[in-house]
Amino acid sequence: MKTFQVEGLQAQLECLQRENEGLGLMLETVSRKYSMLHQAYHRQASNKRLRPEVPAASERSQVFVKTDPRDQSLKVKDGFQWRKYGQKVPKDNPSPRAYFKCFMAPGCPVKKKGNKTYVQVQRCVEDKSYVVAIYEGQHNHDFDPTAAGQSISSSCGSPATSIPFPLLDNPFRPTSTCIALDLSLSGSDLQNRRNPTAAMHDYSTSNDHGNNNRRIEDYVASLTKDPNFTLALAAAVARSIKTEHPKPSPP
DNA sequence: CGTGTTTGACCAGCGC
DNA sequence: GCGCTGGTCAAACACG
Repeated sequence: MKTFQVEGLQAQLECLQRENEGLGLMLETVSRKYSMLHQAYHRQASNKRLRPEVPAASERSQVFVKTDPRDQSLKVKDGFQWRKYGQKVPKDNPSPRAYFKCFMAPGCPVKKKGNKTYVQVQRCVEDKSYVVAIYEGQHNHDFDPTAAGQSISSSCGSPATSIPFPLLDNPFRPTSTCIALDLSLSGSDLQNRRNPTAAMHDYSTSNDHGNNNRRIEDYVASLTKDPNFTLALAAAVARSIKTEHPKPSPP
């Protein structure tokens, strides 16, 4: 029984380590791109002043979503309903770029330029298993958590994993369309809405070892069943790496 | 038959 | 002004 539990935990750990490696790679790519963009921005800024009528960068947000590389649909299941209205093959990326409009609410998919709400999806050049979704505009309605939950699943045992991942320190600062993550939000039921760290502390400080096996089993089971845990873990890892490598503050 | 997707054409912005 | 590129439109098509 205990052996089975240990093996299960080891499998969980390996799974998380693999995810951590992937996230590290992703963050490295993002950091590299950020540095390039930052340098380019400084070069531009030193040459000429930015036009004040440039659209507000805060209206854009970028999200990395891990998918099955075999899945070519480029669909982003984030709780909103998107309708594809176009596809292009950009010059800098052989993978097609798809354009989706939100049609969840009648007034949301405003076609008027400058006030549109759409998502642009394209496979990452460095890692084809990731798609990059660029959200533009703001929704005037709530999102559907059940639709998001269908695709956002645990990385273990799922053929296609979706991890909406807001780019940290993105010069195009994420907007309200970005999915906010926090470890404190982990947990699918009332009990698990506690801070997981506190729950772990409860376990480690408890003297009732007869019930501990059961408790940790329940806890692990609840975590693996909870899609928010994977999301929160990704954010926590990103935050951790970010803390270790603080970026230069943008101008 | 209704709805969603595909895809070629068109348009606008930008750099030269 | 011209050409290139990205974004959008809309007719054709596919599918349930």
